[in-house]
Amino acid sequence: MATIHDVARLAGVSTSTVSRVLSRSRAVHPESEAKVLAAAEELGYRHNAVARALRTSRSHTIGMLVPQISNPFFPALVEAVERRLDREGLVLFLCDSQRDAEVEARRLLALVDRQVDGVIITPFDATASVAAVRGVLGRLPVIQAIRCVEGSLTDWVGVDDETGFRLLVDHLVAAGRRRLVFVSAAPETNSSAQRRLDAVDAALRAHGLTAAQEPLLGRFEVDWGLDAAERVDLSAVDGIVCGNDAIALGMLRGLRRAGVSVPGQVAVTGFDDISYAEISDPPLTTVRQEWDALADACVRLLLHPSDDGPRCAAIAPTLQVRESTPSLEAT
Amino acid sequence: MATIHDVARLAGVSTSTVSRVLSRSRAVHPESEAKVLAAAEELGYRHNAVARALRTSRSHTIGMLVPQISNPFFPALVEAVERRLDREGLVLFLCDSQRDAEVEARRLLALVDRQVDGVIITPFDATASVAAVRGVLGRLPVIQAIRCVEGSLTDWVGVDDETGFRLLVDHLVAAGRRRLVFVSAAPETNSSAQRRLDAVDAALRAHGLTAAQEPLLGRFEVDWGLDAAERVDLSAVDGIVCGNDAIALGMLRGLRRAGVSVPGQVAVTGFDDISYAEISDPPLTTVRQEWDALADACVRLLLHPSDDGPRCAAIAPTLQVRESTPSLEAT
DNA sequence: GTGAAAGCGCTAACAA
DNA sequence: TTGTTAGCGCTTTCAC
Repeated sequence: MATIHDVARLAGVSTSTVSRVLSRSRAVHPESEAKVLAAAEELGYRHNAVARALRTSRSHTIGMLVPQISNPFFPALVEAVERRLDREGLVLFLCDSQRDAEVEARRLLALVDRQVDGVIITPFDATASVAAVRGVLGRLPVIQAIRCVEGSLTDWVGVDDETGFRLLVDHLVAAGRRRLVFVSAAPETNSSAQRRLDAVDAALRAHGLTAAQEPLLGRFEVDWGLDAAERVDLSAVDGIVCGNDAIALGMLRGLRRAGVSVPGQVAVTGFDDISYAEISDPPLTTVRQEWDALADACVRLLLHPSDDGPRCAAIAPTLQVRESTPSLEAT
Repeated sequence: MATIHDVARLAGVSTSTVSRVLSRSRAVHPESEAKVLAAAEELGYRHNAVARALRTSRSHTIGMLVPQISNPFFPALVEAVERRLDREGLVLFLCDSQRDAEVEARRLLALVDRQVDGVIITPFDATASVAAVRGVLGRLPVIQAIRCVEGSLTDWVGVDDETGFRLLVDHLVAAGRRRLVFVSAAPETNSSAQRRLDAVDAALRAHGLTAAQEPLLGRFEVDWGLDAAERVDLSAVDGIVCGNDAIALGMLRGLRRAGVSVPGQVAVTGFDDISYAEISDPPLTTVRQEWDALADACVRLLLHPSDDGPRCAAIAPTLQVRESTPSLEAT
């Protein structure tokens, strides 16, 4: 590979001049500039990003760490963040922590070791991930996305669960459903699960309602939705609010298997609007994440750190009505 | 951050000795080793991977570039590759080319510039991606996964489509379905589409069958399956072989909307076994990718380049029978 | 087994 | 505006 020296020699200037031209760091005589550009072109010169990073301590790279890329929630976020960073001339390197604290810590260090300019992490567990996050604090800008570990260590960007569930509950109530149950994940070590539980409580209270059945709390997964379908008290419930789309999709499948009509007998709602929400049967009423707004907030907070303690950006999702809830005219 | 010099000073040895201990590159007196380790520990020393990469031209990092991570096919592959690389002490940095040749080329260069030790790429288009792949050829090990560009430029790892569709067609025929139609993607610029078209042809021929209807060729997407549902000649067809699961899922939805019973009136098969194949209604009979075997082959070829021209590794998938095809007893 | 010294490719004072 | 020079933090001859 051609180096800056080769270019300098061919252009008949010093390496500094080449560097200045190539990194536009300072004005250079147009003539020299032209010679440098021509020489670089001729040699097929490419910046050595590693050398540059060593020298400047900046890599123009942002690391992102998600717990499990096969969770269909994350790809949409990753794509939005990537597009957003592209506009800043930054490239995104994505890593997967495999929902394992040890892997998560290693990946995080690997990213830091390679001098990424910042990290966006979705910690997989509110307590098990604390050490990993702590381990890189202060060494580079870090923000947490979607979930967060205990103790508000960093800025956080996530979903405005309160608004989301209020939209959903409002919609169900407007459709005449008031006997609701919440099926979600156990809040123990997942910050989203806790927030969503609170959000549904608040939304019910706003209508002067109480839950028709104690919340069914398992995991944010299809299988749990499937299981939970058998635990819903169908004699007491006419609306099932699920903690996310995966649960709702499993629920839909479980209800169908049991011969329960949706939304006739019971309405079902999801949360996130992952791609399969649209083609489930019936298509799922849910709340759509504003991926671009989430990505925007992530990048903004990451690139403009503040000293005034951790900031939060909760992005409100929007209602996406489909056929798993009754249409309003029908009531 | 502590550097190797700090460690050397504290340990009372030279930087070379520290380097040798920390990179296990040569035997060092046990006593010096202990001192170095203690000093490193005390200072919280961490390797500067950038400096090391500059010096050695190795980054212990592999780049992977997929066309669109939100295509549910890729996360499973990415996860398998990541786990596999982990075992080699390599970290995977994933990039997304957004199905755009220009972005793809830039990402590829970004990866190369950062001196990754190898790249696994799924080119998004058989012709539009040629330039990007060519541009990095010879600069580092490159393999193509799943799809490939024209002209067999590099090693390739992918799915054994022939075996896959043979399994599916055998299964349909065994279930008494012989009036089959293939619904897939137009083969123009997608190497998988071409191979799958050929594979289905071969599978039909092996049974002395001809297609009940000309193949319906669109895109590898849910929407196309939905559209195609209206174009299937239901009077002539009793089995619909789809080019991938996304199409099949759309097809299922389209057929249900049209009141067609599956598999009673018509059977439907997919290809890939993405996670939602299991919870569609009815659950989709498909062919399951052997993700670990695919990942294994990717890593093996990448890490052991050969000079004898491009190699191919086609990994056979396995049949996954669910309810979108008749059970064999029923026939 | 160990240390001194050179240098990976680049940028940024500093001096001219 | 340009060149000289020193180093970013590390590895690796080479000499001892």
